[in-house]
Amino acid sequence: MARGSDENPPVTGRRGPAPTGRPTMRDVASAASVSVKTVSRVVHNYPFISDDVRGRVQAEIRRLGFRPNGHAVGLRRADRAAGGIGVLTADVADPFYAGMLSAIEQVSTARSFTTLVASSGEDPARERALLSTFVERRLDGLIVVSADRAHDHLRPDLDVGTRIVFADRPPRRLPVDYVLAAHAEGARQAVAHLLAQGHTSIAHVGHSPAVHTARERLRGFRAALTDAGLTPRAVRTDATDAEAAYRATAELLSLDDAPTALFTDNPPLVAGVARAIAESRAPRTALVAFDDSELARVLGVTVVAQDPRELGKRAAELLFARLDGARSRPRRVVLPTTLVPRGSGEGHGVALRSTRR
Amino acid sequence: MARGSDENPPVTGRRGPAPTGRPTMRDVASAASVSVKTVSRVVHNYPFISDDVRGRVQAEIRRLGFRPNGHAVGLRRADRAAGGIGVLTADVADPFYAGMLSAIEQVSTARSFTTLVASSGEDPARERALLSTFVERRLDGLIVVSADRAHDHLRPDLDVGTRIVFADRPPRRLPVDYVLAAHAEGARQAVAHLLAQGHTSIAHVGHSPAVHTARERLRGFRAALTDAGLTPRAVRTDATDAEAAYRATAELLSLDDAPTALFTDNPPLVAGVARAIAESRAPRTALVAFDDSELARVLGVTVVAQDPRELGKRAAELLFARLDGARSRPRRVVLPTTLVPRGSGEGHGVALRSTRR
DNA sequence: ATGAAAGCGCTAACAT
DNA sequence: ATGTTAGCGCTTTCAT
Repeated sequence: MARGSDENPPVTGRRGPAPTGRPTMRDVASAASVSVKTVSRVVHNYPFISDDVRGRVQAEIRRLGFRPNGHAVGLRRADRAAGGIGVLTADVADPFYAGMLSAIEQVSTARSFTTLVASSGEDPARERALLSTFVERRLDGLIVVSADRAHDHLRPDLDVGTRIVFADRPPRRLPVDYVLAAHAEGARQAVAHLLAQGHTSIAHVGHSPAVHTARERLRGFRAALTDAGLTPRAVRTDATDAEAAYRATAELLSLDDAPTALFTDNPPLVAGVARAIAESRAPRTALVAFDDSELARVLGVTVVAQDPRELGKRAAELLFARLDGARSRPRRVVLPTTLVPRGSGEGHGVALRSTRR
Repeated sequence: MARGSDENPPVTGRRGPAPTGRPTMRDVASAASVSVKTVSRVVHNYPFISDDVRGRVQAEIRRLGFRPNGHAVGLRRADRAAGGIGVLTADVADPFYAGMLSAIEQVSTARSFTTLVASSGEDPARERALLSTFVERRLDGLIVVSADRAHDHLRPDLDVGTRIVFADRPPRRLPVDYVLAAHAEGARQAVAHLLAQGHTSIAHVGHSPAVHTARERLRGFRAALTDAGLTPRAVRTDATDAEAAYRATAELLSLDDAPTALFTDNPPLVAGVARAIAESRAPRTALVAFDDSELARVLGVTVVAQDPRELGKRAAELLFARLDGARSRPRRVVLPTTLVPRGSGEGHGVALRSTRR
């Protein structure tokens, strides 16, 4: 029963090399003079294999550079094949989503799942197309930061077993788990902080309320003022970027009854608002911003912070709990925000030279 | 030849529902009373199909929520199936790599390829494991920011057709395309800028030269000084983080013959170095840093900048050129760096309040 | 314009 | 301890 190493034809499979040029299990099997199944067993560390056979097979695997074909595995093992999850955000380059993604990837990799990413750029059509490719790739689960207003199109996929978790923004008409920060409550926190400093004239410089998060923050802002018996007057929702925020703030501060405090709802706006304050006749105007950023840290801007990594971690955990078989009805996780006083909200102004932009 | 919609059993395939619970092409075929191949043709917009058949098939596809199985497609189509590329970086949360990733994803999505990501955390073993899963998933190409010192293990995969491009750091003993910034040249640029301001005592506060980029930057720093007839004396390579950089800088600046200018090689270090300068007896000590950052912009730190998006874009373009069949020998692309004067390198100091950390 | 059969590379269900 | 037989869901010949 001696098995000479020249008992078999060199390396090539039967009809020339495989289409991909890659050796298959069959190539390994015939090179090692065993059956395909045995190779499969060696690959999967099945214990009851003779050392002789295992050795020969492993040698051939190495020599031929064999790598299991994930497609074949995924096709055959409908159960819990080589797992993968997809993450869809607005923009992976945004530090907030980058942090979230990093935390997700960490959880995912720890479970030996691969992580796919895609950015919608806030375009609903693009989002749907990208989610389609995720589904076609038969990913086990999806984490979605949606720019869409309806999610019914995901219903069929959900019904047949694709696990889906929403993050940062809630699903619409889709019974899935989701996790988001307490945006409205965070805004209240910010206003409460300013009220406690004695401010009664507080303005809002923010994004258009088309986005869920901006809407919620504005809602919290208004509610906090109303609850305090004040009337929310100065509200700007046209600050789409730092430059617009600069103009809006400059206008607010040049009014006769200029506000003594500002609340702004987005990191990119902070640069503009801070500059406008520094250049105004009231450089000590108080400022509290939503979401932390490098800029806010450096400028000493008081913020209401959410934790992007925590958001990602919790979303991933919800997802994997479902993949592990959790059957409860959809869960809603709301993460608390943290007020971080740095000076700008306590009347110390911002640490910005007014001459430099 | 009337085809009643009740001519076939409801929906289920032959032996109960498919393992995944997902409808297959066969389910659609039998529901629409056509062959599997016809469904395939409809899915792929094959033109010569009667409107009647196309309509029936599309209706069933929608009704059943059919989605092609990417694994089956990938298995059968060895050519260029639903394409995908993998990106391995040290850390997707790092703004530099996040920007690079975003640019890659943009190119990739434009070509209808999906993008997988993974972070090695600078751990070579982890990097190899992650690259293995990429290969097993039969991705068409890989973009790698490697933390490894040898890449021979990728040789077999390269030989059988996996396209690989290195970014930010060069490959070792692997004939692949790569793109990186002119780190050494960039450091020379920084030193030249300081020399031009009349400085002759320039120190370096940097990372350990274990990483390629840090080593190159240090090399450029030394070469620039030597070429100018100066002797590089004050070189600290123990600044692993902002705190260490703070201490190193503070020590340098308290020397009797303290340097009048500093070059630092990493964004995270800037905060520490800037603070040490601001708190020193020479708050106008000149500073030039490598790599741009939000912090540098705000503090007015002069930097030698590379463009992470350009890095990603070029890497992706090199990769797709190979996927399109380019056969030239390995290309090396070196991206120029840009000196951005902001004041700290021109004797205006940094815009940091020494009282705030 | 449509269909039947074969098979991609692997694993699951039985063998022995 | 090892091998045989099917077949995952699709695309690819080759028919008609």
